[in-house]
Amino acid sequence: MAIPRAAKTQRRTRIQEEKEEIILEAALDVFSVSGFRGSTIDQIAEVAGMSKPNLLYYFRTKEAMHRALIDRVLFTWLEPLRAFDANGDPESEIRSYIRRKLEMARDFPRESRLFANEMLQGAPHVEDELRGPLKALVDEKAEVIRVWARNGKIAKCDPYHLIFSIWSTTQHYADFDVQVRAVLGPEHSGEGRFEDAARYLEQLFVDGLRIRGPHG
Amino acid sequence: MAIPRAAKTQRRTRIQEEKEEIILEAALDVFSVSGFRGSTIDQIAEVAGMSKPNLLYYFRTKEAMHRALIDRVLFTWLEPLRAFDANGDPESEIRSYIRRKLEMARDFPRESRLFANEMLQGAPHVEDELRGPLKALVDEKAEVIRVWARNGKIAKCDPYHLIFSIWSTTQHYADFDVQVRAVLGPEHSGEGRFEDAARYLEQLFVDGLRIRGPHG
DNA sequence: GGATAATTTGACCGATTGGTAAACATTACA
DNA sequence: TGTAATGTTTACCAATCGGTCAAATTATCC
Repeated sequence: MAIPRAAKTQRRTRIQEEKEEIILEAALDVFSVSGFRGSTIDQIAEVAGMSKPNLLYYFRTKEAMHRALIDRVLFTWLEPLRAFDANGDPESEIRSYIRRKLEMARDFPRESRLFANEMLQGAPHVEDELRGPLKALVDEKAEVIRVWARNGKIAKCDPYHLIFSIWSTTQHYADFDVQVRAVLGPEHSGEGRFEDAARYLEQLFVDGLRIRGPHG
Repeated sequence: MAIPRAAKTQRRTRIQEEKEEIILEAALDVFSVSGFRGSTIDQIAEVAGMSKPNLLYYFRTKEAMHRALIDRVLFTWLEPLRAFDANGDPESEIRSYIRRKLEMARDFPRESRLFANEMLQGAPHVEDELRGPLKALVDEKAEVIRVWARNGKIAKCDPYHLIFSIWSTTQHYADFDVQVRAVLGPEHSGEGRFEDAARYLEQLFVDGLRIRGPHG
């Protein structure tokens, strides 16, 4: 007898792998723009190029699709912070963290917007992950920064708000892309704006955190 | 013969003023969380405490409601930037701009989220305003900052990205409030977090933009 | 090639969507 | 107070929503 839902099979078929990939790709397109409530299965089905019942064969509900997407995105989204090295040089660690986050905003803007949409709606689907794994990771890295400040390697500052400010400034170029382009005008809306942003942000954070000399 | 829609009347009734206010207040509640597509007239009607056809008597369509709301919010949202004074002291101007923006994130988070939602969706309803009045205002203030930098009053920096970074860091506390609370934990989720943020951000921007002494 | 499992589709369901029509109630004003 | 304009509600509409079902099609494996 046939098992009606692919999700329940033991071994994943080649077709399953492929189709689920296509679906999640389409779902990312749609969810990242309209959020969960504002997106429809029909929209996703159209982008994915398959029928709605066919989508629902792979993901039983709209929620399941969103869930799978969020889980995947959340993991890769934290990669740059995980790579933040306690043993590295503070200045270059912060510098390369900013670079990595900015690269992600440039290369994966949909993922950033999906996450932003979820936050705006009060994180109804991921609050547990925020309070659990996310908080744990941030706590760990915040402690690293605190030690750097205590040892005089960087200026004293609230490590949590430092992390928030790096998040917000970098993700801004993905989430508020339309606004950035509108303000910069068409002549500065090429990919070069990410380089400009990188230069500015590195200056801001590095100078802002540098220990001040007697003339500072 | 009766004019069927209040919007077409010449003089605004007392009832019109009151009801439209109530509706926009309710619409702000709903739109700021779910975005345009994700919000329903029924939701807004329920929050407003009136029937759906009654809502539609004051605003003919969901779009009209959203439009009215966006127009109002966009104007007040730019107040702090308008107040940015070219003749003031650079350091204290930037400092108070950050404070004002942070106060707005604290006191009007729904307005911030409404705006963020619109940006995430690609600004389908306000792209003209972004390219027009918003860009004009930013251009003007960016020129002020550029002159300050040229005259050696602050460090050289890209004025547009400076403005972007102030926007993003301050609005973060409204738009990503859930995340901020989750990471800081319940013990630091009181209103004090805005004071902490203000202290941190002022340090970051003022030190980051201060002209460096020979030991900097 | 045939049996069996996996995949796809069209037809359909009840609930909800944005919005309307017209009857009804209330207000403002002479 | 009467009446015309304004405001409110009930009932309703077609379209779309998330999701189901059974039949049809395709892939897999002996």
